[in-house]
Amino acid sequence: MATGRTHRPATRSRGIPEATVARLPLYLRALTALSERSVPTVSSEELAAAAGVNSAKLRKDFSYLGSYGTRGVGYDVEYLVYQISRELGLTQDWPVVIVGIGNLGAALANYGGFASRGFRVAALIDADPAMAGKPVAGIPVQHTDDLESIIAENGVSIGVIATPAGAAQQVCDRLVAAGVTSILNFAPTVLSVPDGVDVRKVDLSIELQILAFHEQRKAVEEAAGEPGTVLQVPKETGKGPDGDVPAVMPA
Amino acid sequence: MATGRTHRPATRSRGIPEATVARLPLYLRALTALSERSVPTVSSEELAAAAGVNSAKLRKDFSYLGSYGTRGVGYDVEYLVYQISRELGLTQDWPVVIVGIGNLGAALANYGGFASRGFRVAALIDADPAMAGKPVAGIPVQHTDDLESIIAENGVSIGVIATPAGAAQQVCDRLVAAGVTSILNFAPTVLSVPDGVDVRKVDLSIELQILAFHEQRKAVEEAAGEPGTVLQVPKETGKGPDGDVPAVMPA
DNA sequence: GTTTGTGAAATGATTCACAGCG
DNA sequence: CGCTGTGAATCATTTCACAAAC
Repeated sequence: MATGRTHRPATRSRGIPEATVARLPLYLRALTALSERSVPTVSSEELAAAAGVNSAKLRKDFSYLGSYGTRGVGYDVEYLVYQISRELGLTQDWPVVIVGIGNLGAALANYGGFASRGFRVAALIDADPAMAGKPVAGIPVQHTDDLESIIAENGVSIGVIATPAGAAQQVCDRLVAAGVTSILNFAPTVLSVPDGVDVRKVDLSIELQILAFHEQRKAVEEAAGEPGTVLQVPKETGKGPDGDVPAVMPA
Repeated sequence: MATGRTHRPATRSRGIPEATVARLPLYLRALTALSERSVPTVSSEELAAAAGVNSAKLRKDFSYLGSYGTRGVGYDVEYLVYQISRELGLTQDWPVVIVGIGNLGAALANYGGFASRGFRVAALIDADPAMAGKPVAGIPVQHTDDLESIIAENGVSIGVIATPAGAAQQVCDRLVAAGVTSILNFAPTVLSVPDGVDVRKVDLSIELQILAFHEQRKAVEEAAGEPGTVLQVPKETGKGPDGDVPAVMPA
């Protein structure tokens, strides 16, 4: 496996906590909805409910951005929309490339949410020569051979990887070498990148596994009657060779 | 907006921290790869590198599961694969339904990672009558009208929502009423669910916005020379009506 | 000698609760 | 009065560092 760091430990970014940054898009979405309904102001309580967080957290989050509210009144919707957009860097145009135009890549290319907030699909790239030239979501697919020039010509700094796992690291390396410094990875692999490059990953299978964990726990709790009860789940606490361990076992 | 809680505050689940649960699938993936290469044992250092975390974190994580390692040696790969699988509930079969068979839903249906780990796509559901009967990924699409009976007949407890945002809450309500207790939501909306139902969300646009934030910050740092320097970013600290605020402004 | 498992320390995030402003 | 903004308290997570186990 390649060396190099992965998932830089969070840019300490002028002091806005990473957890807050991750919620700003949520607030922005709720605010945009209010804005479309021409709601002029909103209280932390209302906005928090719309964003699915509690109001103390929301106010603390906003306090990192500055004092944008009015005591006794709330927040001006339009003004907050602008401030958060600017904080997130959405007041500028971000050309992105999507690499790997299979089912998922095509879905991403067609996803409206991209275009809506400063993101522009600048190019679609695939390794299959048969795909070259074929339009997906109105954009002609280009071949991987031209990856470097496509990045350079479009001034792309954000890349989306939707290739099979086996190709992801190689694609990642080429993207980074070509100047991409932020990567959204849909391939189920850990990507190694040099310092200064941000990677975020979206892994469907991981999300399902986390749900399965909680689902299983619910089933166990239910079977035991009282939810919250600390009960004896079948689980070896040592490496004892007996018990309910099946075929697969240690030496 | 509907009342009700969203994103239950983390099932305190027999004491395994939520952050640890979220990493177990990562370890499992790395271990599976080792297993396929017939590697018998692995040290915390090696496994951590493969999973993209540091070894102290990995050891602490494993300590919540029990003592599955051997000092001076490391962990038995096969044994750990089994223990983590069981902890995550992957030793049982989880039938899932996918609702909303557009581009994304189809991509999910075709996604191999589902089947590989205990998850089985039990049904595809869409509101478009024209889709009904058409096979996607070899599975015939069924109409939303039959949602409740499909859930019941297949014993489904995990649902995936890939509908447009406008339909998501309604679909969610029906899934929950029909007995689904875990939901993976791809629609860009906050879902309201009763207590006891888990929701995880995947939002492409949010991920991109987080990347844009860091990307912007890099650009600013670079322009200022020294990375890490606390420099003056254009940013009002008060609500002063002058400055670089454009058209959109507070009253 | 090597590598785990884990208390203790450090860091980070959330929640409380209320002073202060409009 | 109502609602924001924020210190202080609480809770969670990560990291350190080392004794114990092999």
